[in-house]
Amino acid sequence: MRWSQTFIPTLRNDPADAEAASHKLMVRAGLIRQLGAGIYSYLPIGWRIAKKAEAIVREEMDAIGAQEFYLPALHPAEVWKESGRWDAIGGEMFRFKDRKDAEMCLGMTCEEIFTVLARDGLSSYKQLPQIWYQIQCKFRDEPRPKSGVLRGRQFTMKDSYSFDVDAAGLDVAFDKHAVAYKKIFDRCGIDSIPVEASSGAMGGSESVEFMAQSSAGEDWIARCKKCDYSANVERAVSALAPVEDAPDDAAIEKFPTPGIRTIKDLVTFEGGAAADRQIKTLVMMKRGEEGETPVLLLIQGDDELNEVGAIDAVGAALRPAHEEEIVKALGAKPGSLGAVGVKDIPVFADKRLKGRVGMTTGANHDDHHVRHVSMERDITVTKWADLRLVRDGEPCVKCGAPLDLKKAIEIGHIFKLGLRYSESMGASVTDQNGKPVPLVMGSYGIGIDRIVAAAIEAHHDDKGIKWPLSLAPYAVVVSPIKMNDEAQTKAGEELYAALQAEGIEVVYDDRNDRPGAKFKDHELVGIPYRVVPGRGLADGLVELYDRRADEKADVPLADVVAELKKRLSA
RNA sequence: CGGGGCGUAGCGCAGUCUGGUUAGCGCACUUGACUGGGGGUCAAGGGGUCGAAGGUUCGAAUCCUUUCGCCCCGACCA
Repeated sequence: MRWSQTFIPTLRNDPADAEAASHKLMVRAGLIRQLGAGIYSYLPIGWRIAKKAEAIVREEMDAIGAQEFYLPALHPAEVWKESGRWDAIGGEMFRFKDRKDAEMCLGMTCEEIFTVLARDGLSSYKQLPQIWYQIQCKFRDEPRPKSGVLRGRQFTMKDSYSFDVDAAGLDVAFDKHAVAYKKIFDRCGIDSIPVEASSGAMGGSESVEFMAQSSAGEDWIARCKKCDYSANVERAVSALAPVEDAPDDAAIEKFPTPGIRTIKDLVTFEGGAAADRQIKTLVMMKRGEEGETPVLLLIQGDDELNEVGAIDAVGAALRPAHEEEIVKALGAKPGSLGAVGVKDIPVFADKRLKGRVGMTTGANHDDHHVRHVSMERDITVTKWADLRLVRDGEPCVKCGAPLDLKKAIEIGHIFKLGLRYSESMGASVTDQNGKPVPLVMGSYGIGIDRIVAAAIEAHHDDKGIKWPLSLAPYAVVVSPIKMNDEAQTKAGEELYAALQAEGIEVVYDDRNDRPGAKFKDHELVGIPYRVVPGRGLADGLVELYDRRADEKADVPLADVVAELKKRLSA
């Protein structure tokens, strides 16, 4: 390819609306352009890179025996109604009606469609196991798209689905995916961290996210500095030593706390209590069959609520209650809430509060608190659970070493779905005994766009992107210094042809610009190697520049193709 | 959905508060010349319904109303 004839619209300035490094660089290097919120066009260089990532994913999926499909992204509502997700999913699904007034949606994932294929096409255990996959456009009406392609409303995902006759088979498929994912991310130059994760509304028993540590990430992960424990903070727990309360068997005592609304205020209030001796009472509304009902969540005063932990504990979707709902439930406004004596509202308490005595909490009477509260004696706890967010440095539950909290990008997520879809949609096979058994399913996703962005997050400097060879749009750029110097352009053309003949992906920068401007572009786009026929030609030398090492070397013109072959195959 | 910010040339921005010639700057682009190892210099050019609609006014990028879009924080998130 000749640079002058390729559409590579590089920009000198960062786009004003980009924040994440990968977002800025993808726009500046001419990889993408924005069309709308969370909607991006891939330009030729960007699309080459995405296709490289797809090819790697495809190879590793094929290597575990997965078969590639291509399913529609346009779905009739019926199939989503069968699984129950038409109603379970909220505004995140793009929905509309066709000309016949039939309800439709754009696919946000493909469990339902693959399950239909499995239901119709798989009838015997002898046909199992199966792993099916596709690389396809997905649509999610994200409440808040951000960071370029990291959270888009249209994106490309590799999604795969496994079908087995039993749980042991699912475990095999799940492990195969975990191994394949590790390889995929390794090949893309991304250091991936598998973490325990929450399955969310996808359903199923177990899930593992693959995370790439990055300040541009939206998730926090907790990772043990010593052992292999790692979890999304939504799921992470720690082995924090219990707080030792002084014995206190005094009766509970209500006392006035005028104007005191926060834990912090009560710490400094005379007659108040230290934050770790307070009980924080949060009211959430639970979405159930008969509408929304309040639940109370109790955590130690200095802890933060882990909302996903709370959802897991309650077993239903939650949202923070509005003030009117709180007053209706407890008779007081936020700031004076407590669970003492509450009987008709379910109370979920963090395990760290178990057995605590001498605690202080709200009295459910505006501007009043109660002290000498004993968890066991005074509060009817429906369920003890992990409700608090772990904090940096807390001891690992496995080995006691400190946990490290880091921001990360979710680049893959694998789920053990079990019977979630096969039962609701009636997908079964006949087992060895001639009996129908529901298919045991798994589902597995990798965000192609996120691979590209995460690779940039991991490999860039102030000049631009530093592609690993596996994703580089071109391996080599040949760029003469003076386009009106016949010796240089002759050497350039010959090198261009010779590298192409070797099957090396090369771009010839034939633009009649000054070298500095061209070099800046090469480095912004991140092409791993540059060959420059210049003043050294008189001595038979060209310059070979290594973008990632940021090193230049003079190499004999006659040897440079061999040298590049060597470096590219290393 | 709540809070904040922003829409002026391909990109980055000034001008808006305090209405007033023909709307400006840098980069990019076109032409020519010089130049050529790190975003060159000089000269001459082209490109704008100032997000949209309505209103106030002799006069609106600027004031008012409505509306659309984008970004950030939060909520939410498969």
